[in-house]
Amino acid sequence: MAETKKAKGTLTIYDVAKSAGVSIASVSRVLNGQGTPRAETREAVMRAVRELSFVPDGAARALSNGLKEVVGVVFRRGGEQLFEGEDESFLFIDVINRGIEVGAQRRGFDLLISSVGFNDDNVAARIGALAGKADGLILHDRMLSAVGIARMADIVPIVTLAGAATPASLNVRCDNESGIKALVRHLAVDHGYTSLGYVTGRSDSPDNRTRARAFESEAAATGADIETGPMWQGNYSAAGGAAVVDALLGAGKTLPRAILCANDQTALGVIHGLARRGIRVPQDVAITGFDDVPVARHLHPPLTTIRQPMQELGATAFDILYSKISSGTGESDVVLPVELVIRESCGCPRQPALAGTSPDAARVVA
Amino acid sequence: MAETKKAKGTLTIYDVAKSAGVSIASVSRVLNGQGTPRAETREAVMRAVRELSFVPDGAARALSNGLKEVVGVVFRRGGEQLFEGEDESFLFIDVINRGIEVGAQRRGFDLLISSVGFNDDNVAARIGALAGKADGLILHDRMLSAVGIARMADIVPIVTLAGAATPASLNVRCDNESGIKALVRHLAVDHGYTSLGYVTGRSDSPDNRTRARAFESEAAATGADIETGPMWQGNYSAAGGAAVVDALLGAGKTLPRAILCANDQTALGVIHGLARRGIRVPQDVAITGFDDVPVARHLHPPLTTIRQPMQELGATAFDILYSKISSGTGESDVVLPVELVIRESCGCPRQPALAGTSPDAARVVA
DNA sequence: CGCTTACCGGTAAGCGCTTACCGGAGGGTC
DNA sequence: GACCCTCCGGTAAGCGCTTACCGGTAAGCG
Repeated sequence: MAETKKAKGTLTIYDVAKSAGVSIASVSRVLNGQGTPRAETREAVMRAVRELSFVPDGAARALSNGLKEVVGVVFRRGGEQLFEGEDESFLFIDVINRGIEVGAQRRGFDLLISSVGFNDDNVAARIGALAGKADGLILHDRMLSAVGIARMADIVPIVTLAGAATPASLNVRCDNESGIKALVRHLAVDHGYTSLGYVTGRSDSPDNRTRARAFESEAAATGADIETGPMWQGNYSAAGGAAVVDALLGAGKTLPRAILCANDQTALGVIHGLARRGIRVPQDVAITGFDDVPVARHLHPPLTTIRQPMQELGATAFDILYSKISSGTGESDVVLPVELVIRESCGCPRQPALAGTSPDAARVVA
Repeated sequence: MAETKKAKGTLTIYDVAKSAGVSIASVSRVLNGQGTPRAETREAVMRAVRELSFVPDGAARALSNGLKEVVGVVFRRGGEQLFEGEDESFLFIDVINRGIEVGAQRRGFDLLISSVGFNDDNVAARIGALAGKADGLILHDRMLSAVGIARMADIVPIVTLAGAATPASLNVRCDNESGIKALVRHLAVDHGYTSLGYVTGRSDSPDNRTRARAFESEAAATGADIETGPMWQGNYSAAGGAAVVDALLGAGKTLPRAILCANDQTALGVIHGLARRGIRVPQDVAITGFDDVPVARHLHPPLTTIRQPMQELGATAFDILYSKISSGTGESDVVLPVELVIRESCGCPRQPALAGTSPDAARVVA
């Protein structure tokens, strides 16, 4: 711990009051727009504030009125070094955070950010420390177990992203079911593919479980053959996607006509894996992703995927957290709509004129 | 402002003290490892803390010991919407922030993040608000004017990134001169190119000015012809780079044999612009970048550039800020070394075996 | 056995702010 | 002219924590 005690010349509200010739109460009132000070008083205070470059201490304000105006955000990072290919997930999280920030700024809140390494052990302690510095916490996917969330939730309000609401915490997620259904329908009905596979994401991710379940039920509903099993286990990374292809082909399996991937990165890996074997996408096997990360449109072929409104996801997470903080209420499980973004990896021709106003793809609200 | 006054059951150190049957002073001492409490006392406190899930209030701690353990970080963002192509600068900033975070975590600090839109007007006010909530501020490139920095600096310690140290603020930057010199030398001496151009970055960026100056002096020193002038004005973006090419060619100018670009994004734009005209890189014109963003190695041709240690830049910024905060001293202008990363856009053959241990490029500390 | 010394731990002050409460001054009313 | 009301603004309490200071107890020593 630093042994700072007191920067010599810390400027306080008393200094401003003295300089303006009023009491500290007046200074505070002017600064916060409370009460109805005389114009003369207001002027004097403002002048003093300006001359002294006074900025009220956030800690003291927070202590006094029980509101820090800070929201903690926690997410995982890969490690000290960036791996190639992780850049994308990076972006994914950052875009969501940007959304949180947009929401936060509307209320004068700032984001207190803490990332946790994949092999950090003291995660709960770190989150606890953050909780002490914030009015509420937004946790990205898979940060804490259900009991961890419950424990944390009686310290500060908690919103999870892409998780599941608990009695104690709120959650915001995208409509995975609709997304997967739209993909399955597009592949099985519009394209008429009769065999489908699904490369999963991390098994501990609620999003992934939901998507897998939706895949199975919807594929069954369309009468398509579906391929599943442990060989189809990916992990949200490009490497995982490529590994699944290698395993499948190595075991001599026949690939289904179309493969849905748990996210865009996985799809990227699968496409690469197939390309290495000379298998053409979409002529031999159609591929789809999920998320619509920025590079999805630049893949070869451009990726058909489901667009998640990432920025809105973040903003919404802040909004429900804020209402929980300020009024104690809040929708506990918000589901945001997704859209089907049709490009070429599903077998559609370049820029079909379906519903598209967008130059680079047709978009269909799923 | 939210009308929260007091979450009903706020747990305080008094509750813990009562539950443990000791005084609040003992609780505080145990929690902070001060003094030498009896084992029995310690146990009782720890048990109570655990049972109650007590987390001390950060605001109260901050107020009491004059240290918030929070560092504010401010940077610019593009707008609500992501433009394509901005993804990279995004990453650039985020990688630096990650570095700051790594440094911060070592000291128990967290990052309070606030981004500012390009057309936000109340920038100083926003930064001031942040200042009140933090022990110090790290400002990315071009956030505040010199006087703005001076004013802010007597509220909290300030570290700027890629700026210039002032009497009141510290700065961390990369060794732009060496980087540019290494590039010029490589192009003019190793390759023997006799005419060079430099596409500039934003004119208000200190980094850019330094690079431009270094380019001119070093190019002159090698005896190469240099092309300059207002037509060579870029703005750090890919679009800017492409525009420079268009302007030059549109005016019927002959391009120099090699073109240095202010950053990788600009180089990306220049390469695209040239490709559109059928001009080959590096056979007709050699191109180099600056920064070594992750995609640089994936361009066609892979980009020869200068690698900035971005993560280290962030960590260093935190370190000097921390020492300023805790001891009032600190190196005021830290310059980090850069390395020349040779790929193919300069005309070198694929993966030359110069000094390279890296599989994808030769790296030379500049 | 009485005194000194060391060691713990409790009491209370104070960090900088917000705001409830109250008192003084000025204007309106009968 | 006395009274009442209104409007401002000052005084002081209190937010939850850290820590200086001090008093009590037990151990050490002659």
